[in-house]
Amino acid sequence: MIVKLLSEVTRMTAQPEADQLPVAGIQQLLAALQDPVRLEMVRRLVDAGGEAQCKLLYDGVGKSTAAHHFKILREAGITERLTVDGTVHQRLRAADVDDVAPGLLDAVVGAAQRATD
Amino acid sequence: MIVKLLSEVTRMTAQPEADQLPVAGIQQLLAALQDPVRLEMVRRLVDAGGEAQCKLLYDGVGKSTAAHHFKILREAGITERLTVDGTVHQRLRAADVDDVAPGLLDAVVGAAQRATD
DNA sequence: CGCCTGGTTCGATGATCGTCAAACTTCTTT
DNA sequence: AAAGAAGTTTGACGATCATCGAACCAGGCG
Repeated sequence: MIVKLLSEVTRMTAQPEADQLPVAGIQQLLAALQDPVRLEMVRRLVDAGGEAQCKLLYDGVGKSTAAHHFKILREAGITERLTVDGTVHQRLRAADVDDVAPGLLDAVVGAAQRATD
Repeated sequence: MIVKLLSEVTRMTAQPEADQLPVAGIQQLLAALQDPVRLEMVRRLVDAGGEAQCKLLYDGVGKSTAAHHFKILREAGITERLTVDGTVHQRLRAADVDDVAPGLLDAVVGAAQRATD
């Protein structure tokens, strides 16, 4: 539900961004969300309203490892990199993912959120 | 939607089965569904109405590999092994999974189904 | 300018995972 | 009883993956 609302908001405010790579298939989406570190990143992104500074999205791993995970999330089409105020941010492409796998982000993040409470 | 209805049916007809291992966390569920062979197994299980003979659930891999994947699905709590007419069957624990991760199976299988059409 | 913060890229390493063949069990069938 | 079909287990091999440190590339600020 949270993600669904997020999808609407981001659909409204999304910059064109023109040519960004398409969201990957369900296979690759699941592979991307399967990792604990990456799932936490996505969970925090939802918590933050769909967009956040990289630094705030991880804990317990080095920044080179974090950059590696960001890349995988981006290549799966789950997030995109954008620059706000000169600092790099990650944005959750909730609406795009929902087009390929309706309800997936909601189910996954919801379960993760409940497991974190 | 298909899975949701399936959950209801299986909830009705499920044998007690008493002490079966609990469904794993979202992490392990995603890890189990991430593999192409296993996702296809689950997809075919849904197609078959929630229960099928092992043999009908895979193609292109040896039966030892298939047995390995069945084990992983079982350990994640996604399926259970039951014997019908003397032959081993795999049953999708749709309702149990839906308790831990509501909507997950629907989203994943739905996307997989659409990608297979 | 020089320094620090925030991210990325590039090997390298260690662990995990998917795959197979072979041996074994059980049930069915002839 | 013998033969076959269906699944599982084990051990081994190759590939993929997560992690790290180090070097590198921006901006922002002293």
